[in-house]
Amino acid sequence: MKRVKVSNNVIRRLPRYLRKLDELTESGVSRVSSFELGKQLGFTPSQIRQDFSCFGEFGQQGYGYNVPALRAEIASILGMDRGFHAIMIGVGNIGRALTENFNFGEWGFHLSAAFDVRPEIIGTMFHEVPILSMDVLSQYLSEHRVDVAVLTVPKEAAVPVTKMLTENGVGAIWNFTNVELTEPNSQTLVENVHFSDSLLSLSYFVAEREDERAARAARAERL
Amino acid sequence: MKRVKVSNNVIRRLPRYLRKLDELTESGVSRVSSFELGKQLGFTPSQIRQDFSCFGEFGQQGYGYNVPALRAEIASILGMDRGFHAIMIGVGNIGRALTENFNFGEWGFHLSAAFDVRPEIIGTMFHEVPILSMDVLSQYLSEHRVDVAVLTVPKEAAVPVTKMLTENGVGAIWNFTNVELTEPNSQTLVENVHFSDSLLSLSYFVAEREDERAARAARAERL
DNA sequence: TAGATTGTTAATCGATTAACAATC
DNA sequence: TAGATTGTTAATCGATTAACAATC
Repeated sequence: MKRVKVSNNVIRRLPRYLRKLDELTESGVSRVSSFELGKQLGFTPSQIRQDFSCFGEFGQQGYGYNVPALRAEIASILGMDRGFHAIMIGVGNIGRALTENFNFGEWGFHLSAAFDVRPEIIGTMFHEVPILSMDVLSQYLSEHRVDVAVLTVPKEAAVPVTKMLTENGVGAIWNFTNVELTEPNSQTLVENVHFSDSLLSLSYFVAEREDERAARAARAERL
Repeated sequence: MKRVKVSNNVIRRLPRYLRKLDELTESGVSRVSSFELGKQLGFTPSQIRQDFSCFGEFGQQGYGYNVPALRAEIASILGMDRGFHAIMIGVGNIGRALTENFNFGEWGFHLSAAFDVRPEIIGTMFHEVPILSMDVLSQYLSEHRVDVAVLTVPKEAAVPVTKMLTENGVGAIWNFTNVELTEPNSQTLVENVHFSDSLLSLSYFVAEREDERAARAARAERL
């Protein structure tokens, strides 16, 4: 697989391609052109062909793309076939919701263990995931492969826990706390799920539309 | 406030400015230059000044920006002072986690009610939010202002519930289901929180780094 | 073969960065 | 006043779109 430097925008579109291809597979569609795919995703055919061409030649002239084959290519590009291992830090509401509802396996991940500080849940299993004490975390990290740590701890714990994780060799954090962990110098990969950023963007668009409607109404009034 | 067409990239940066300004306020910093703000956020000073200039003139030559004043401007641009009302559809794990942990009020929203189909929770309160039956949703919508619906229903319910919401005048959806709701023709604003997209992006970068390390190791081997 | 559609090169468009006059 | 830093215009850079030869 080519590994030229691929722009962030392209990478963020890959999961959307994957999802659409799964949808097509479900509907029994086995062949798709960049034109049709573009129509369904709101992208131009050009963009789609450019995106794919970063990674190889997956189509066939005059035919288009084979849906399952393309799906497999993208899954592989995303690393879904590498058997990445994840652990979860913090088994509060968000942690439990993720464990119950988010199918890590579907996306190529194995959630091997969860860690918490509350004695009453330490040693129990939650949806086939053992809950261990934070005290044994560094030992666990020295004995097991951990590719990603899912950070679902309370706000206050975010920074110290991150420090501890990076010091013990964890190279990637999926951050659900509303704390900015990304440090300019750090080698650690951080992917943020900032609920508030998402809601505030939506809020902006709602406000914008409200203003537009008010302006239209004011214009109509003047007539 | 100016309302020229502002690019999506700018809008997505606004919440990050807000968060950083809150952080500065907490640290007692009351004045900041585009240079310093840029250093802390990893943006260029130029970009920051360009971004703000979409909405007005918030700084002062030779001085910089007043932190609380700038914070207030951005909050207002994002619509945080409009008292938007939200309702939640689906009080499962994700819904409960959001209600318990996400402070809607902090971001200018009021979560007025939640809706579910399970009789055992209908009529109860959850963290000061009344849980009502889905049967009374359309009536509720006709009687109350609802700016945003938080969609935390099971996958299967996502599309029919969305249809019902839009038909009853809900103009914006904060979508936590892993279903693509955005329809090209629709007027409805949809903001997606796609956990899987986020994890898969991270997965890509982890895989990329793994490959780079392997390549380095292979080169070292050959020497 | 003719029609369709790719992969890729070139053209366009938009976003980021640099530069600088204005001014606090 | 001198130094600092803005807001904005111009230059650069990168991403998207268009075009088209290659070819299934």
